[in-house]
Amino acid sequence: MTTATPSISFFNTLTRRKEKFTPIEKGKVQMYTCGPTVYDYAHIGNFRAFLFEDLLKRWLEYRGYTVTHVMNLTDVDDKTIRGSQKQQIPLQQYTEHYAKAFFEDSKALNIKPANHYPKATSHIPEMVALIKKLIKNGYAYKGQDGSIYYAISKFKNYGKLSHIKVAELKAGARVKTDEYTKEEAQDFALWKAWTPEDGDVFWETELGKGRPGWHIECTAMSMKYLGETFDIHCGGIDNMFPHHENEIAQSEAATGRKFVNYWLHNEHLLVEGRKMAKKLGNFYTLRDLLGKGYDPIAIRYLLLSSHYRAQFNFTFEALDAAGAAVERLRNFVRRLQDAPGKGSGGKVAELLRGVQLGFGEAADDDLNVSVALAVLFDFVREVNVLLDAGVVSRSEADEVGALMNRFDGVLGVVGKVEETETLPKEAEELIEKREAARKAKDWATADALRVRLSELGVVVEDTAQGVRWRLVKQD
RNA sequence: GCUGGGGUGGCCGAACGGUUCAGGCGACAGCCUGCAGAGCUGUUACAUAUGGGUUCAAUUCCCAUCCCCAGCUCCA
Repeated sequence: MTTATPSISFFNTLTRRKEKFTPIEKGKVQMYTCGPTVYDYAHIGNFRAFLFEDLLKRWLEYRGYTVTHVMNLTDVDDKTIRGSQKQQIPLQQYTEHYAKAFFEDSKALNIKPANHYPKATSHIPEMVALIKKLIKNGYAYKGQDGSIYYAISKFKNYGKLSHIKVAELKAGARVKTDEYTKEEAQDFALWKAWTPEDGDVFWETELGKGRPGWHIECTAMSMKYLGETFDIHCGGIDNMFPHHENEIAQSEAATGRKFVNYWLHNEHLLVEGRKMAKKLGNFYTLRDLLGKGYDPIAIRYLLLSSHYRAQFNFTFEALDAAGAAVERLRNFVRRLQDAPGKGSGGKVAELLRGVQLGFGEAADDDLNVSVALAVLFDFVREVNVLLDAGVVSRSEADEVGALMNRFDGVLGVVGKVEETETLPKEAEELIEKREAARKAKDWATADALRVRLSELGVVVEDTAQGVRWRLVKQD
């Protein structure tokens, strides 16, 4: 038992400081995470964000919170419209394909599903209502092109999240294209008036014929599912400005209340030391890696094992290492099943206390997963020493196993290692034959059988408790 | 150009200014094993980009230089 109540702290982008986390409602957490734009297969950088959010949610749950998680799917924007036109299929058919792929990929990475996955196209009325409110409150105006824009000059706290001063924004290409329709260059579209390029993608609403802007969707949908003020909002660092800044402006102008208490942003991924870019040849979707034969759980472990606020350098060498690290954890859990059972005289109990404390303190500290894993691996080694000495009892091993299971509820990499897998009949017979050969000290036959088994994908290991087998993935 | 985040061993990555700079992976050696696997132990001789400075003490603070990345362009 811990003496002090554990308290989680997060680095809040809003204040640029680590803050103790206190939810609005005791024991409950409302979180919103910016989901994918379903115009293509998601790449590993996208998944770093989604895995960070998954870890965050799982840690909150480990600490006893009930988490309500909402992740949006952006299914109408320039890219999706262009993509569907290129393939000459309806927008919905186009986006559904990639939405389905996204869910498949998420499942492969063992990402826990969110409670809601609202789609932008299913929430047009909510967005229209919100925009009307913003017009009424004096924060929005109709431009000469018929689009509705948000007047950022009216929102005095604009820039509080990104710490960007509007006056210092560099005049970019955007100014040129829009200077005759917006009152100010940085004003952003809430509602985009239909243009011929949009084809058959439009909604006839009180705001006119058109489609919603990007930022308004997150505001409308987060409010619908989580309320006007909620606890946590996450996303990649690139979303901090302008997307999240604009969300704040929209929400707080509409409700007069604080939108989000804790903003958490994850840093980007580098690949082989460079930013991931198609032209550099280092751009990978999850599917690319799975196609190369990599284990999605190794990818999960790798992307999870470093701190979310630091840029992470993805390399294939590190991916192999991640696979080996996961295997080490699995072997450990497997070993526990064979604990012979004499009792360690309290040593295991002491290790259990220590690892829970150490792991918890690290994860509580802004999800310092690297330190948490270091604590865990120290624990694994020390218990392995006791297992080698044959002093771990059955019940002690069970306690260790239960804890590993709890930790894996957070990490999601070990999975079930009980032999629910079935051994092919053929392999079963080979193992029996090999045991007979070993008894007879006919090593040549035993070794030949071991080779044949491995060809069947069955690894046999001789331990003090007898022969053990496990299935390995066949390439 | 402006603003911000970084550069730690063969690789990936931790580290309230202070005992020998975590942990994982890899390599090598030893123990164990019939052999292997798993596991354990040890090693991987000066790993903190470079040059200064502050300090009794710097990976940590300050300055300069080089390099990488990001935001200012609806890309996690």
